[in-house]
Amino acid sequence: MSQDKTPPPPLPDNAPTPRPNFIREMVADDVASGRFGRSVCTRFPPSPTASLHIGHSKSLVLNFGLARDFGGRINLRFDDTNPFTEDIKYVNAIKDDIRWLGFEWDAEFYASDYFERLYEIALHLIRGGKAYVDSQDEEAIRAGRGTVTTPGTNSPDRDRSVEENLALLARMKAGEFPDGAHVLRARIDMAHPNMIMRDPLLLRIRHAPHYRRGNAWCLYPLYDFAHGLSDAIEGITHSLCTLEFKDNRDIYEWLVREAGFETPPEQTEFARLQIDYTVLSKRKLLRLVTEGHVAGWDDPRMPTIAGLRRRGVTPEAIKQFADDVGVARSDARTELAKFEHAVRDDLNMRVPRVLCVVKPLKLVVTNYPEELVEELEAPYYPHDVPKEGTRLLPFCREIWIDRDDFMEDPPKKFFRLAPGREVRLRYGYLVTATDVIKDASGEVVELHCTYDPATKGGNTPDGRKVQGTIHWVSARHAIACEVRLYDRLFSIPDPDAVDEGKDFLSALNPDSQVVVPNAYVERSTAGDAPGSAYQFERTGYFKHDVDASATAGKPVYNRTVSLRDSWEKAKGKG
RNA sequence: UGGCCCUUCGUCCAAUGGCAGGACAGCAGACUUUGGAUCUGCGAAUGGUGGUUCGAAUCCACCAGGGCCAACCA
Repeated sequence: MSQDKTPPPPLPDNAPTPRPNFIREMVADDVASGRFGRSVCTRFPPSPTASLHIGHSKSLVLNFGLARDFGGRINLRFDDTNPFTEDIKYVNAIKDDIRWLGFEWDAEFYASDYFERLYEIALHLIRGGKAYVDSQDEEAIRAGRGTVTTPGTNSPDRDRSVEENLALLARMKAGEFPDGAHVLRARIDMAHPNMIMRDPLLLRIRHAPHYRRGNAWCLYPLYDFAHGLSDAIEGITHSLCTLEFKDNRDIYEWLVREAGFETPPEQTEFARLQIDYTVLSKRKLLRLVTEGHVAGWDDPRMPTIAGLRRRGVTPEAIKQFADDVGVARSDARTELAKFEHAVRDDLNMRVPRVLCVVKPLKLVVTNYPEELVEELEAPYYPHDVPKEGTRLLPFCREIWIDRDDFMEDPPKKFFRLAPGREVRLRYGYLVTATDVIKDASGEVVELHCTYDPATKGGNTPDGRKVQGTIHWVSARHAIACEVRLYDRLFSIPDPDAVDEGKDFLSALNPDSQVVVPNAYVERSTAGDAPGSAYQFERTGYFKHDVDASATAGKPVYNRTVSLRDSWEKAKGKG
């Protein structure tokens, strides 16, 4: 036992201390005991069949964090084993997403580069009587597998001679058979209590163009055959995957042992990330895209890395969230609030404040000179954010305020504008509502106020307290813009928990995207670059959409996340 | 008539046989030119029953609840 002799390497000075978890502890133990006789090597093994989502960021943070903190390496390996579903566009998108998150892999590999090696291993298994070619059709193979409570039955081809198996496999590889004519199976136990071990399929024939192999190769490994052996070939020490692969660990270990690897990698499972009001499964996300329920993989409502990026979520927020959630073995579902907290917490310190009126109501300052325009200086950051910078806000007789900031008949605790009430216009003046103008249907269309000239900048020289401060923009100077208000994609916490006969799509939230085509943002944002991020004061965090098909050339701002709103909460209580 | 895994505040994660702790959420207050942020305080949990032990969230047994496995998907 050499437990005490080699302490784990110290963490880099400026790295935040990652939360402890059982995997980190295990790796530390393995490093201390020198178990693998080599440095830590992890891997991130996406299959290029879909874009990455925030669930992957949990795995990314874990795997990259381990490699970094224990002085090891990490491979990016595309587990590309199925020409029917894979696409080079996903390879590129996945690499972009990982880089955007701020991770750099040490080496890039493709399972499809191991096909020849896997073929050699298949030969080795056949020679040892550990694999055979099965010529049953798909249905027969399935029927022969039995069920969870009844053992399977042996294939009639199970006892083919080594020679016959070898010859058949060679012809399979040579392309002599159509898809599905034969498969290679491991020869284990058709009555095994773990169904995965009932002679699992290893290779199948697929005559389809592959984005890396072209048409030259037609023998494609299944996940179980490719994954563990790819790990072993690359010298991975710790192979981390999600809980649903627990049963696959038996075949993982069986194959790596039969193939003769000296210090095989160890598979360890942890619970996948689940978040309320969304789905995090490739297949479901793919359906949302292909069936047009969202605009694409980067739709800002999607929990994909691309969607979150466009929504305005930063890599730092995503990584902080992944760390906050922790790593454990219990199947868990995280509240959306935890994610939103990470997003706000990051953006709060990062982005400038700006004023934007989302639901405009005209306010006329009746005692303000018709032609006068004053330029009022306003800081970009509040006192508690250590950043500098100011801009000028033009103030004039006509301004826009938010409809929600006026109530004709307000409840007691409503601190905003109402007939006869005084509020502060942020960085502007104190104004008092005098008249409410309505149209024929009784809707409020305009508000008349008077202002107090002594309160320029929002100051109260007489020291009087004003409960409410509202945002506003000059009607003569503001920039018309489109604002897109995003909300949870699904209306129930677990979109899979729907009635019999329905699927998760029936739980889609019809109001997940509300487009407001006629908002007004302050002049200072004129010409800002797509990608610019702000806090629209009192409203939320927004990001100038990068590739919007803007309505009438207006800039489009995506709401990343709303501000916490204690007024909304107070209202609900009556 | 199976196998495997899981179960600690509302939620997520710690506590590695020795004072059940943190984060988010919640509540109350302070502060505030964002009903934001910040600060202070409060409430809040070991699924059940037995057993082992001086001592059990932790070990054992049984029960209950939840999850995964019967794709030529990953």
